[in-house]
Amino acid sequence: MATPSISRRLAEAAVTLFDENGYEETTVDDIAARAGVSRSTFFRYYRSKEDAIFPDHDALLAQVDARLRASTSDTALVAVSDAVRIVLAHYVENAEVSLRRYSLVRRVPALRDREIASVARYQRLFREFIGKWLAGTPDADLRAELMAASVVAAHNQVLRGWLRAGGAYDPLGPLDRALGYVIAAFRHLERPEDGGDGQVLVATFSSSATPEAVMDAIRAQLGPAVTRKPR
Amino acid sequence: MATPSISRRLAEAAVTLFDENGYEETTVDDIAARAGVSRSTFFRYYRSKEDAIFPDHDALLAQVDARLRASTSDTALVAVSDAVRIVLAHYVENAEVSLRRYSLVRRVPALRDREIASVARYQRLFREFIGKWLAGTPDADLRAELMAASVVAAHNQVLRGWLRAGGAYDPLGPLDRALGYVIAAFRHLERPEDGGDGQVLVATFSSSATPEAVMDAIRAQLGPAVTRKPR
DNA sequence: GGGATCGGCGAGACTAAGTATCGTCACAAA
DNA sequence: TTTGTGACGATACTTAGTCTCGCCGATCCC
Repeated sequence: MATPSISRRLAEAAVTLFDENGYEETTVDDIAARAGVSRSTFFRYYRSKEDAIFPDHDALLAQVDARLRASTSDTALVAVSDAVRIVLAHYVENAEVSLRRYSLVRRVPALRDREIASVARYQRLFREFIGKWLAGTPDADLRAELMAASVVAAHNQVLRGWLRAGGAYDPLGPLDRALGYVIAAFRHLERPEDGGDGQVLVATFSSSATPEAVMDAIRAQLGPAVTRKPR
Repeated sequence: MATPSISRRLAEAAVTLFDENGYEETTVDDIAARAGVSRSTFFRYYRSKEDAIFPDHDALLAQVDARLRASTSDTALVAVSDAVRIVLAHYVENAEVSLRRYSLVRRVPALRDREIASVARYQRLFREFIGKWLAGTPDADLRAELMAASVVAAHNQVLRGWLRAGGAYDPLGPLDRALGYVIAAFRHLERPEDGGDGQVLVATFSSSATPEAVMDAIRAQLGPAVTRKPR
């Protein structure tokens, strides 16, 4: 078989050694030695020791950003749901790595803080996107902040549940349910006087679907639902 | 006048030097020297270089914890509001320090991450408290997570606005308004029967699903929800 | 009053993360 | 063959953070 890339060898060595000997007890020299490269090379691939645990993080953030940018105001909620789904799906697709990393992050404070800082970067993306979406409406900044925080919290809640369960089920359904909660909560903020039936339809698609296709589909599904609405 | 405590002298020296020469450029030796003590003494008072910027943080966290613990289920919402107010009031009472720290934290990534990690600890307190409060109700964990995130986000939004304005007004009013937003949003989630609102439909499907299948799924979920609706 | 005790401080050594520099070697282009 | 280029290794350096030890002044006990 082909030799894995140095980057992968380093990440693999890091996780293994952290598992076996603990995070603080493992030096960068150890990691490099196990990967068969020099210390210099380690720092060429990862900016820091912590970085070796979160290798695919920047790419995921870029995916979320791309998904949000590829949407108009009309499809904002769909874009948000989709973006969150992308993140969770990434964890699910790399379940073993996610689970190992989770058990590690849970008991190493430095890694926990690092993880939290990463989550904040996602939240920032969502906040800016939602802020632009709501721009001009009352309390746009506040609502963007609240909604972004809630969306991220919903994701984390579902993700943690899935991780604690050892990845034993498909968390995408629970995620949609949780996002439905969020959207329902904030829908009432948009029209506080509307004591009526705030029907919410959350439709999620694969990330490869074009915004137009998403909109068409939403319109197609929502139309009958709305017309059936009483009142 | 009496000589300030070593702890205060160190914190003062740290902020001053960070301001003058930058964070990375300032070594712990510099701070200790300016405070007139040894490097050893610095680390006796602060666990790390970053800690010198957030000296009163643990105490504040303890105050929040105490306020939350000193409440029953009946007064849970009041306790939450009170606890958040304690935090914001602390910033306001030390306005000059808060403002200097803000301009510093804003441009030093390491300090930003640290701040974010601190915020997460507050959020954890709120989450646990709200979780206990809601224990036994449907989706208690999820709602606790969402509400804690929203409460903290509301606080941060108000605080940042106040800091950006140079501390020019009293932010406690805006905070109450923001908290009102949060409570209003989640009140609807608490009693889904109230006013017959809060219906949430979440439909998930892959982009490869046929329109007919999707429509059927949506009708299946939407039909009962609509027909069951009173009024 | 005199000696023992104890807590705060300074001094210095040590580990390890992260940075910077330079030399080397393989490989490709001309 | 020569020359350039890029990845890697080696090494030295700075600095954060930990640890140990010795000093010294205050306090306490007799």
